[in-house]
Amino acid sequence: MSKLSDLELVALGVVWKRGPCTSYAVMKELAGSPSSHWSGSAGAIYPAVKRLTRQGYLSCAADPVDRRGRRLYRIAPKGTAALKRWLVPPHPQAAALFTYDPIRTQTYFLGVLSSKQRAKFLDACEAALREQVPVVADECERYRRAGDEFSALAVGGARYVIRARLEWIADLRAQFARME
Amino acid sequence: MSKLSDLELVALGVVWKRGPCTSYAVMKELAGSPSSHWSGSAGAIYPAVKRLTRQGYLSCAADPVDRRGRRLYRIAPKGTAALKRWLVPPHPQAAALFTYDPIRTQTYFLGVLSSKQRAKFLDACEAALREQVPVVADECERYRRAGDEFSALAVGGARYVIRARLEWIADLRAQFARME
DNA sequence: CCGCTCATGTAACTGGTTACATGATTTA
DNA sequence: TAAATCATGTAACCAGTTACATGAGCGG
Repeated sequence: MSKLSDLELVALGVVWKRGPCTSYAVMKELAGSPSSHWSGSAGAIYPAVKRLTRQGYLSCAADPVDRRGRRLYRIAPKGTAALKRWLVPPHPQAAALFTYDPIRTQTYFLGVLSSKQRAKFLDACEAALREQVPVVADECERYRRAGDEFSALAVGGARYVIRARLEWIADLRAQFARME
Repeated sequence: MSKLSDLELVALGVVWKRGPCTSYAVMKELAGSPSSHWSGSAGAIYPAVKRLTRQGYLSCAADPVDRRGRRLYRIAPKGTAALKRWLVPPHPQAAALFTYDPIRTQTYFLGVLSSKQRAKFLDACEAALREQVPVVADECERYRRAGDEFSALAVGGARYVIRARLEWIADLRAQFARME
């Protein structure tokens, strides 16, 4: 009953959501996510699914395979229980509330740039963030059409955050101008 | 001239900001950050600083040590250049714009909970986020008092994001209520 | 039949984590 | 002088990355 990693829990969640599916499907789901946090590499997913199966969180229908080489995994009762435990407070990963933001990280060190370069930095960040807006909207729409309201609402969170980061960048621009 | 990792770049930035300092100081700076992304473990920092030194990004004044066992590192010209290259567009890590948010990740799978449990999930998230507000404010104030305006502004970004996530949670609460 | 996607995996490498070990210096 | 902090590190472990290898099945 070792602690499950984030990746393992998410893989568990994907299998729960999809119903019986292959590791490949899980891999594609994660690889397709706009969040670069989930690389969805085979070298991560296949071992993770195997670990989950060995520990009884997933079960593999007809262990060898089906007619052709596919292994269909489904969530086991222990898996559903683990998923619930992950979501029901208290949340052990509550420490991760102060989320990681690469732009914020870089902002700490903007003093190394000239004010002109700093302005360019902000321009680039703003442009990149604005590009994300339709990506998020599409993703949200896709889920909604698929009838997966929870995922749609989850993606919606990214919309709030992107908007906030854009406001913050506007604020930075003003502050930097004042500093000159 | 291999690509530097985020951790290496941040370590570089910390040395640049502080001026000559020890690996220990870098470690403490990262460990003290409210962002749990930077664990600030010795096993990560010491090897990273060594790599940076070996590759010429940092220089170690009087390599052996000073009078007692301390190694004081300072940023080398190559280090400053790398720092600037990191900050000046185009940003290679622009892919990381869709930031990772553990609450969002969990939201995808909230369908596994009962509506009562879901409400509790939101309560817990909201409470945890609200706890962060003064933490961020303090951190911001600390930097401002220390005269480090850039860091203060960086931390300020977290404030925007936390506020946005709280709004999002309010939205989720409303949506969940509608779903019942 | 060619090429794409589905599907499964592995091997070498890298880098971070935990946990430990050591000793000097500072502060209560 | 005892405890805390400064300071340096290492070793075992683990998980993820990149990159490769293989083959079935399907659409044009």
